[in-house]
Amino acid sequence: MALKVYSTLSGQKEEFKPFSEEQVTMYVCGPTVYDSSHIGHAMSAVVFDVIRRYLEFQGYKVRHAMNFTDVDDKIINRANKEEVDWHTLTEKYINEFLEGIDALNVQRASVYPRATEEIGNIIAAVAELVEKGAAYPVEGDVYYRISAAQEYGALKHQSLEDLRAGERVEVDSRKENALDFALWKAAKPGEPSWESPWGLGRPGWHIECSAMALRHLGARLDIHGGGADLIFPHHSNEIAQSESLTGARPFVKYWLHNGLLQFGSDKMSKSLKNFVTIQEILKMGDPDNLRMFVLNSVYRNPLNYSPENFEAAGRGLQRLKAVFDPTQQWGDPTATQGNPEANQTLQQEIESVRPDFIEAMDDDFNSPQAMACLFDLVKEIHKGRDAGASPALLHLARETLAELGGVLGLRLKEVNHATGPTDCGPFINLLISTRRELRAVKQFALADKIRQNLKELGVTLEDRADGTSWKFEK
RNA sequence: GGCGACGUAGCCAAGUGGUAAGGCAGAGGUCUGCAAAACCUUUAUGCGGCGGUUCGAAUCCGCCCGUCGCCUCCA
Repeated sequence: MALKVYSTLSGQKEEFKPFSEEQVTMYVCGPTVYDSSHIGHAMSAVVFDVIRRYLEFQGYKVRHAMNFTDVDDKIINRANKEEVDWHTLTEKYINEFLEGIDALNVQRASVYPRATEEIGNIIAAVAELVEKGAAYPVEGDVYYRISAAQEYGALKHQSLEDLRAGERVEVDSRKENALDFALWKAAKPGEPSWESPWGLGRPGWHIECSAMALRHLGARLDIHGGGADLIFPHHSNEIAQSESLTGARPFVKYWLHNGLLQFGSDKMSKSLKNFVTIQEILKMGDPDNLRMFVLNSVYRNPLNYSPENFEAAGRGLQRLKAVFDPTQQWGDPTATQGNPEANQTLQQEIESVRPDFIEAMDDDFNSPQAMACLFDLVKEIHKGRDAGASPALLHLARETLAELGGVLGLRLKEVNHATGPTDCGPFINLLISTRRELRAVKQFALADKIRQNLKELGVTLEDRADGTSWKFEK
């Protein structure tokens, strides 16, 4: 049993063996902060959060860096359009993004470097590439010389000839090769810029990641992640420039790419304006709903967002969380008395669920398979309760569920109050006790009316043998 | 046009050679005053189509159809 991960570079699942057994380094490309981040960005953050959590569960220490691209054309344009300072704009969207992923229970990265805070390193990197002959300056711009790269198309599994074949972009005639890309861009009047050996300018998009990864994680990374749309050109360029810079190959041991979130017939994208923001999805209810939605399919495949699919995932989440409904009685967790058969069945499930879960996750983080393990456990917990399994065993089973769910970042024990106010409990309890008295004297019409009216207010009552529970429900 | 993926039930979605996980929705039942929840039973002789390889294919090969991504800023 060993963890296998699918690397885009090799195109197959490989046994996971980090450079160091002590610490895994993981660099994940973050957003360009010119607008609110959408749930596609959140999906990527959740995917790599699950990967990180699983590595930590397996005993690795993970050093995790996620960058913010905080200077580029779109940021400049947006700032001009809104007549705000570009720095104010990026600060706003960085904070919004961090608030969003906090709410989604994404663990904070070890470090969040920003392009504009790494200018010195970036200039040094570009200068070194020029010195080594892997880059050339042209009128204040600096381009990477693609001919200096080894196996340039390897990540995309495409030859240089094929890459050139479909070239539809207008080629800058000053470039030696159409595929050469900008490391440094000369500033136009009014743009944010920094002094450099080539005059005032700013970094190109790709070099920032190489410089930041090198500084914060070292010359070689275990894992480099991002959305599948970054494979080319961004990550291909990163490989080229990083390897030219450090001479260390491969730059990255495992390239992990998440499939893109589809919305309708296209990928969700800021430029296509067909997106749902993280903040919008958080308003829809339980923040773990999005995580559940993401976990429901393998991370490498595209995921199609629709309100219906999203809600279906939410109902599955409710099923898991119902096991931790605080209004239900599970008995004294130290009581070991119970029906022997029920105990044996539940005991077996508790013993088998963990290895099954690990086997699923070891197979390139197969979260749907892992979720199936959790649902099986839920089923056995309910069965065990109905069949009279001991409270101690039920407690152990529930703790196992919470723990394994936690490995995936699900907060199963947390009661979600997002859909209702938190201070109306005493009033609802008063209505419940009144209703109990009505039911005792068989005034069912009135009792049902109370239940129905509460339901319309978003409060669901459930009558059980041991009393009535309530919860917020949309 | 080139390259890379994908197409599994009403919906979402695992499964890469040995006879179709799981979730949502639906149906019947148990429980309940009723409802909900939970539990039980049930819902693909078939995995886009047509051929081929094999004792055996959703899984391998070929062709076709359809969808998506990348080739341009993108998680």
